[in-house]
Amino acid sequence: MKVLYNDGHVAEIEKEEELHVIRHTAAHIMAQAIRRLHPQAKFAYGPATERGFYYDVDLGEEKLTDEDLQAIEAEMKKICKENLPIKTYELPRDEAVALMESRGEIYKVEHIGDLPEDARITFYQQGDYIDMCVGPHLTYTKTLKAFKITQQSGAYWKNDRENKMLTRINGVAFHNNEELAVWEKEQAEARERDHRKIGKEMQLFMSDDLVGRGMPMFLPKGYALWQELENYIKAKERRLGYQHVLTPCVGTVDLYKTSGHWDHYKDNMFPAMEIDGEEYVLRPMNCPHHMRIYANRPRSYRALPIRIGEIAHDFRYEASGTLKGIERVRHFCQNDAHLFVTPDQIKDEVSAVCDLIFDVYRDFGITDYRCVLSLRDPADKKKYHDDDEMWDTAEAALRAVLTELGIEFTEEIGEAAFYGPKLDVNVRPAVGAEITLSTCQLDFCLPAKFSLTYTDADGEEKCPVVIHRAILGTLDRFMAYIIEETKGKFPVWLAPVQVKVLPVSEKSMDYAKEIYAAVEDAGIRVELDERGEKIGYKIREAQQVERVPYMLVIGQNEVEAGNVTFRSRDTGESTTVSLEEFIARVQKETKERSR
RNA sequence: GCUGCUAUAGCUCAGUCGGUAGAGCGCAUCCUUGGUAAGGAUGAGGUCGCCAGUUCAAAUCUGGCUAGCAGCUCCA
Repeated sequence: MKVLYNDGHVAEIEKEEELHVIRHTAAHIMAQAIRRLHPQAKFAYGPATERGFYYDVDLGEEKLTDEDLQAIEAEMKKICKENLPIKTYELPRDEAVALMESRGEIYKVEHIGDLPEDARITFYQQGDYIDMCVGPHLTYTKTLKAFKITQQSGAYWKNDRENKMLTRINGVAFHNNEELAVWEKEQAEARERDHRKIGKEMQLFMSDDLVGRGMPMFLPKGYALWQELENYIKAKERRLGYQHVLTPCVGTVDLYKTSGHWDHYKDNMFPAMEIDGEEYVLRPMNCPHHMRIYANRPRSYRALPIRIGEIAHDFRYEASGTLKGIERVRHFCQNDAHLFVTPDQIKDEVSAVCDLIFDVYRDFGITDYRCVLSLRDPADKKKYHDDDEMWDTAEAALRAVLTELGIEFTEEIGEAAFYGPKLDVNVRPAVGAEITLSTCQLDFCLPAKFSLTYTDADGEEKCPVVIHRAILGTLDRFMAYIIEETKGKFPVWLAPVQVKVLPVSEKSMDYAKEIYAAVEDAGIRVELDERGEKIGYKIREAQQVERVPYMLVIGQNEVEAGNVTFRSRDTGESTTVSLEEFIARVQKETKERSR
């Protein structure tokens, strides 16, 4: 595919770069279409994205309807058909500003002002549409063949919420219509595995206006899964020397003033309540409580590391627009722990946390994740605890461990917690933006604020380092993720209902009840379908809707032989075995993964 | 919180020009006792998210609120 570079030469482009150019040109063509239909439009940024493109536009007072978007898409098709040649040229800064000003492009003029003195300022033009851009672009508009406008939304100019909100119009673009069709199919599939949809279908959780926004409630089946996750991670942690505690969901405001959280996050906490002249908040995190547990008695270097873990309920006043199913909520349960260590234990303990994270991911078959080393923005002294030496030490220590472990990671500036750098492990949900699943944070800051000490071998009182970590992150979010990963077809050990007994007819009901009781006694989560429906009907519901791993089909054959026939959700195959054999099988599968 | 969109039966949705509601699934009852992905019949079920306004008349138009969806900002 030939593309036009901003120095005017035309050349073949690498195959993997093609889509980016197609999408970038699609953004220009969309801008041209918008300009034709909405002449007052002023354009801001219009880049290619991972899947498509968008353009941020200032339409003044005008609001776009779905019909407007369709009209824009139709106009884009027209522009493609017109097959306008795309031209490029460079202008000196003053002429560039004059050109953009003459066209009312105030955002482009501001953009020029942001460019370094020596920057080349180049333009691309098709027909009467001119855009300031570094390119490269397609050479003719007809080269754009497959695209679709997907949605509009708001977006702040320069991503800063102090700035004006513009209209962002999003689209997708591909080489051809076949690729577009594949994308549409993928979108449909993603919506099918959205945890909010499956959660409703499988009766895992619900929300209720009267209880409150962002406060999902786990139904019996969802809670069965929740408890398995809790037991699973606590057992793993116990074997690694963690001690679990239980602390209250409230704390005094002074507690959070001591930690520094109050200054940074008070607007994101539920407001303080006064009791007997003292102010309390619903706690947004657990570090301060665990710090106070550490401070409960004198500690010796011999006792370190001390690993305090908790499945802890937290409350955060998350902005209403960010709430999403059980993935982002206002009440959640963290799989939290704080490791109090000496400086020379940092490496081993961070390593152990990383090992635990990836061990858990292996157990759940999570392979598609991205590790980020989140660092401070050294210029931002307001957000980050002001102690460059501390930061340099902490960042270097964390980076060194990750490098030594051979973990692939990218570094992101300005993503650290206010008290220290962190390793975040991010995943992509079915729908929406990347989320953080696990985190491991190195903190030289809070222990000092709480005046924590231990007596070292030399008799000196020293300040421990704290590692904050969450493996499942929050149980809520982790559950959302595995719902989407498994499409609700949980492995046996996690399945809310592991076995469903399906009598073929009333005649085999008594035997089915016996089987049900025996399976129940074996500690297996089992249900009995007593309805007078046909076996095919019961199977469909158990397998498709309830996603039960094993269905026990019990009819005259089984009654007479005194055995059971199980049907597997995943293979659809039926196998006849003795009841004991079946129970042993389910128990074995349960044990294999939940240890 | 911001921008836009949406809200009708337990669920998924239809409802034209303003004239007080429909389907499928589910549920209940009955028939069927049926061997591996939806058997049949009958019936119940709705203050059309909430509160105002316009109108002779509002599911429908307008405003406010609440909640949901997409994106933005944020995310200890």
